[in-house]
Amino acid sequence: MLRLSKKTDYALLAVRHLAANADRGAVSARELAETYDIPPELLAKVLQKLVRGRLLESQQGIRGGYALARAASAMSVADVIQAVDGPLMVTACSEDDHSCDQYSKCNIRDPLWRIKDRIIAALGATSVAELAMEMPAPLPLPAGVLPLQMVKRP
Amino acid sequence: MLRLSKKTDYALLAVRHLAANADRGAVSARELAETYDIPPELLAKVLQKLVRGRLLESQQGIRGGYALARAASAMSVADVIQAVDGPLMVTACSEDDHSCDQYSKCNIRDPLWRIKDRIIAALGATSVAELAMEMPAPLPLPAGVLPLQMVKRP
DNA sequence: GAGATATCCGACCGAACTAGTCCATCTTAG
DNA sequence: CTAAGATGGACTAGTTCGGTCGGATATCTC
Repeated sequence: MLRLSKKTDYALLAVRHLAANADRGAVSARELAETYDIPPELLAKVLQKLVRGRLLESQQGIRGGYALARAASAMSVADVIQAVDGPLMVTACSEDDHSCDQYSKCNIRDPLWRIKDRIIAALGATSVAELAMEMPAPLPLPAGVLPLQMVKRP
Repeated sequence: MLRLSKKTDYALLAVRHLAANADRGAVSARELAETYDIPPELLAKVLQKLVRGRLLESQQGIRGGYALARAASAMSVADVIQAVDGPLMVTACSEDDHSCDQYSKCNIRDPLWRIKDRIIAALGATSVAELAMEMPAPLPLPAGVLPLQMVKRP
């Protein structure tokens, strides 16, 4: 029923968070996972895919973490989905992949491909920056308060 | 990755076929299954869902079969998908269903719901009649030739 | 240099869903 | 009555998805 995968949900939450907190530098996977109640290892996998998709940049080491690889306004929801879940397709077949038992007899391909293009357009029209604009930043961080990563944990 | 289910594919093929052959009266599930190489029992289930969704009308008994319940132009691709796969949703949550671990902390709901509306609009804008127009009918049936269901099989 | 804190990467597991099958029943034309 | 058709439920095999585990590597702090 056309549902987005959970990994995509997590990816969008994370990317939105990074966009809203771009000024704070790298954000660790652990902080993201705790903020949104996501299994840390699973989120880590998603973030790695986003790195491989050139949407995020990672920094290893003790103060490492993730940050957007480019401006949030130049990153669409479609980009995030494709980085996590692979190329988004509505039908089993595509221009180059004809692996479908009904391919030769199928006569609904073309209209469905047109629909797919419209869906991709809808997903491409919304940028991550728009997601981040939607609500106030979840951690307003009043002036003078150290960012989370500087605070000693018990 | 936003893929349509196979059942939906079959439903669209069937509905398109019925629209293109509306003048021939009821078409049996077997004929549809053979025409498009679909497992008959599976197609039967899909057709039943379409009947329950008031998109098709069925006639039982020998010489029975399926026909569109209303004009093909008044039946959208979205209607077919929803009848087969249930209400189409992009996110796990909706206006009434908040069953999602991240619901309280989620801040990407609203933009995603807007995207969902645009997808539904894209699916709703294409009618079954347009699908049927796309190509010549798969069985042109030259004048004088009896329809398939009248032909004796060996 | 040592240790702590990160990312990175591959293998693995269980649950859920999907596609497909089988079978038994009911309905109707001939 | 019988054959052809729809209807409906239970069942299975395969795949995907969400989640977990263990270890390797990089880098900062002390």
